[in-house]
Amino acid sequence: MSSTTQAMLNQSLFDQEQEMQTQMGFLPFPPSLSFPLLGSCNNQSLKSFTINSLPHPSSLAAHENEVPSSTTINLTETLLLSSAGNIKQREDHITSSADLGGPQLLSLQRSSANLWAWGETNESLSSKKMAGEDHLGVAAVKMKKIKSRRKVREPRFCFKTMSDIDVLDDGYKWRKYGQKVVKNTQHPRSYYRCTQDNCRVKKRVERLAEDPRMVITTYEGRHVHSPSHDQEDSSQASSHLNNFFW
DNA sequence: CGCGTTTGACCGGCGC
DNA sequence: GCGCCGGTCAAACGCG
Repeated sequence: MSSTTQAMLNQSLFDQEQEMQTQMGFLPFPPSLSFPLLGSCNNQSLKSFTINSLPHPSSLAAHENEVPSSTTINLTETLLLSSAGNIKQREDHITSSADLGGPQLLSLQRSSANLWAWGETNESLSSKKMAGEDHLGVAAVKMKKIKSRRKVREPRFCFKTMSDIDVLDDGYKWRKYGQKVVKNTQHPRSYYRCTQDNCRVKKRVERLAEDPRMVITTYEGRHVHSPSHDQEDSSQASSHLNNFFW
């Protein structure tokens, strides 16, 4: 790729990031769409990678019946990532990506069905619902708050990596709060919450049915703190992570 | 004893 | 309305 082309691409990426930030209030990925360092597990190191292209934001303004936009991107790491997809969509795109050449490829996918995962999208909806709760008793309101909290989806992204261990060391401390065997899978899905006070970030970990060597990790929400200090040796990344708390 | 995991029960969303 | 399913809760348990 020539330097001119690279420069144009960089400018394009910058423009797209600006537009996404405007539309969503924040970027679903860190600036320049580089993946934050997540730490390492044994010899499996999850390093930053650069996305060479991404779907233009205009293609993200989908209507309900539209086919989700999908862009397949070469990676510098053998990781596969999708953002904010629900499980079915994620599985669909993973299947299609595998057809296109396996873990060397990365897919980004967004559709209107995914928009709810980007925080602000449902804000007007949830605020309307909250407005009608005046008549409810305390217990009901409390329960309602719990339910509504569930409805407000945090930004999510997931990635796939090949690893013997399920829980990759990403610098944060997690507490397992559930495990579930989901339909049509042999491997249980584990649910983790960040142990930090006031941090509601969650992650799900499961193994791919088609290839048990692959671990799918889905993060939901944004950390309100830095990674644990006992992971300080991953210094190069900490400044990056401090900015985005993914 | 404190913290993390396990696991069955429960709940809400969704499709039919 | 009903049943299925994914996600969460919380008591019991294990471990250092």
